Parts: sequence; C-alpha cells; structure tokens
Amino acid sequence: MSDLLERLRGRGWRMTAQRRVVAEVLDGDHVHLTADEVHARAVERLPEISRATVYNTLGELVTLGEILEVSTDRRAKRYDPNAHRPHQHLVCAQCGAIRDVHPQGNPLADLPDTERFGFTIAAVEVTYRGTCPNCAAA
Amino acid sequence: MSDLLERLRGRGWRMTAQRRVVAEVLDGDHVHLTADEVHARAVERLPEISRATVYNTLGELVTLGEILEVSTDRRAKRYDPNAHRPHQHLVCAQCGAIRDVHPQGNPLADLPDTERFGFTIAAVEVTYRGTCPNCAAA
DNA sequence: GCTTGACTTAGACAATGTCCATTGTAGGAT
DNA sequence: ATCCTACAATGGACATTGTCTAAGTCAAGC
Repeated sequence: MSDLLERLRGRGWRMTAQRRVVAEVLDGDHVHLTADEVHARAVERLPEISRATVYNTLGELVTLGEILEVSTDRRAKRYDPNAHRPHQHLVCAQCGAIRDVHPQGNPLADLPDTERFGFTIAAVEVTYRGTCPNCAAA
Repeated sequence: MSDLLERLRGRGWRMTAQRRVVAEVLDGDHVHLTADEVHARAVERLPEISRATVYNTLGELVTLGEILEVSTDRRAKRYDPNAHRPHQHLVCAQCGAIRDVHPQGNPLADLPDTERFGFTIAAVEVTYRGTCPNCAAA
C-alpha cells in the first residue's frame, strides 16, 4: 500500500492526510467498499474528513487506474483496490457478498464480428450471480 | 405485444389504462429505457399517470419475468422487453447507446470449480464496453 | 349498477452522488 | 524557517433515482 502512496506522489499528487487515509482504508484483497463505507472507516481515523473529499479522492483513484469502480447491485458503487490483476466478480444474490474470481477463457473471443455492430470493444465485464455457502445453509 | 397483455390478463392482472400504456411503451427490439423515460413516454399517452405507478408496474413486470432490469451504467436502471431470448449487452462508453448481442460460448463453463468458493451460480451477466461507430467518427 | 379489493395518485421521504463558495494547507520559493 | 500560492478539503445545498404511504378511484365479478 505504501507502494500506492509512492506511485501517487510520483504522479504529482499532493499528499494530504485525507488522501492517505482513503488509500489506507482501501487496502487488501476482496475489499469492495461503498463510498459511504470508505467514508465511515476514514472518519474513524480522521474524524473531520468530509464526504465530498472521499468522493473526490475515490474518483481520482479510479481515473488514475489505481482502483476499480464496481456496480454489482443497483445500490451504491463499490471500489475495488485489486485493479492490477484482471478479474471478475461472484456476487451472492441474498447477502450481497462479493468474491473476486479469475475465470478461464476470453469472453471477447465469444463475440463474433457480426455481433459487434461496428463497436470498438475496450473491456468486458462478467458478473456471476448466485448464492454463497452461508446463505445456502440458512 | 398484445400477447403480453393477454398473458398478463391470464395471470390475474387487473387491466388498467396505466398498465396497458406502460406495456405499450416497452415494445420493440433494442429498447432500453430508464424508468423516467418510460414515464415520460407514458405521460404522452396518458397525461395523469404517476411516477409511482410506472415504478410499480415495471417492478411487477420484472417479477413476472416479462421484462429485464439492466444496469449498464451507475445511473438509472433500464428495462429491456427482450426477456425471452438470452442475450448480453454492448454499451458505448461515450453516448451510452446499448445493443443486444448474442455471443457464442458459455461463460459459466469458464469458471472452474476451484473458483466458485461454494457458490451456487444462477446467472451470468456479460457487458461489453466500447465505442460505437457514431462516437468513433466524431 | 353495486361492491370491493386491487390499483393509482401526489407528495413526502430516503439513499446516493455532485457542485460550489469558502477556508485550509502542502510543498516549493525565498 | 517563513512565506506564497495553487491545489485540496470542507460543509451544506442541490440533483437524481427510487420507495413509501394515506387517501381516492376504478375494473371486474355479482
């Protein structure tokens, strides 16, 4: 994670306590927090941080490609720090749990030219929806 | 589309002017309207129809499996009347245009058991993102 | 043509996100 | 070490999308 702070500094980011806290909150694997969850955790460390700053910082990190925006449900966007390894998401329809997964195969190859309608395709998102073991047991 | 009205009547739906109008608005291929767009078009035909009714009716149609809810961006949900033929979506990152597409292959097969973490998988959503010919030309 | 329960309405409310004017401050310049 | 200044943070208003409720309305069966 200090890597991240170093990279950001290298890109000319002004390093503030707020940005550091947001970056720290977004550390780890299988982390998929909403903006408000990020804000809540950031407030624990830096009580006076504002919502607007969290939103701004998340937006900047997305633009820089350091984190990913994920919309697995219709509620809040979630932010995924695992931006440097391509992956897809497995979502529990009941509890909303999210796992990163790494499918084989290439969905791009499954879309023939005749189905591209002249589009230039830049990315493919795949979301697997189902029931997690916890919810299946209940 | 009158098929749809017949099916709904057969399921015990009380047939009202409002429901008929919503169903009519959602007719055709490659239709992906937001709830507010549906409301706007419904108002043209039935000026006193309320937003709540449009939301309720769309929700009921989704529950009945007659239309699909699609979240291609983080903005409003869209409603896709093409619910009876499986398909995926191709989305223009610039203008938001949406095309239904029919890829080959089976993304489910691409997820090995070791990557399922005990989940029971019910559905797979695939969204191709890129630039449409119009936006590429501009 | 009644009755009744399902349907519709308007508007308040909720959740999430954006914007803006003001205040604060990181980091280079002196 | 201190000062400057552009960039960042703040907080609160606002926007968008969606949900809920109480009261009124009406489709369809009798």
